[in-house]
Amino acid sequence: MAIHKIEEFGKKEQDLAAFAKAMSHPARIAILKVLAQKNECICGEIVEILPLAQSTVSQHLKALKEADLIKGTVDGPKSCYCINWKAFEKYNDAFNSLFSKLKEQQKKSCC
Amino acid sequence: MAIHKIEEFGKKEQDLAAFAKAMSHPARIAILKVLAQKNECICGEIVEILPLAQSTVSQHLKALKEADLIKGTVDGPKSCYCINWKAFEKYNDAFNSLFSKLKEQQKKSCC
DNA sequence: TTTGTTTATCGTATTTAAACGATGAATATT
DNA sequence: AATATTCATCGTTTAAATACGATAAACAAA
Repeated sequence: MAIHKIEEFGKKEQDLAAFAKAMSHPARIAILKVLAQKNECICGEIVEILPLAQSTVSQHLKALKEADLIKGTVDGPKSCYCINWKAFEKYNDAFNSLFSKLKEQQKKSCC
Repeated sequence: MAIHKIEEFGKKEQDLAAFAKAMSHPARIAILKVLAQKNECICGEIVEILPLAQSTVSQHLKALKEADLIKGTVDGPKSCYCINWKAFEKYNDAFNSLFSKLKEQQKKSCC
């Protein structure tokens, strides 16, 4: 039995859903806020701020990186992260364009 | 061991994350598109369009309803759904305001 | 060279999500 | 009254997400 049917939807829906999924945990939103505030940041600093273990923060960073929302560079034994503004802006635009597209088709609410 | 620590983050992060989570599956995005296009719609029509079983679509509708993104009214044996534009707009605004707040703090990218 | 820091990854446990079929409740239809 | 339609919910299965501790790799520092 094929449990997940994500691949049966359009690429636009898939991409937007993937972006939304990356934003779907408060820890990851908090990480983005820290990165924006500090401009760039190593993992350890984030661990000090968030109420999570180091390995958990590292996992969230990985998720954000795989979603292309942040970039990471190694700096000796440390890892420096920062927001990938280009990609972030792209996704935010796509999100807004979905919203305005939906509203275009709105005539009146039924209930 | 407390597995989920969502409650340890701020309410804004939690609300935004909940909204993002509702948008984090292509089926739910597709449902919103259908609802916007048809303005209002019964469950059965959505089932005909999506490549999912009736019970699965019903689950997704429930998730969207719990996230306050859609409203549902019973119409005999049928269930009529439509987008909750007010709430949707509110969340979209919150999302944009997070984005612009993040960008405000951006000085230059590190990598 | 030995020791300490930093962090990604592995292993594990638990929870949540995703999908389906089956069923029952509510309402139409005949 | 009997039958059909519609859909939410239940039960179940499988997969993914969340969290942690432990560990190993990479590098710095002593």
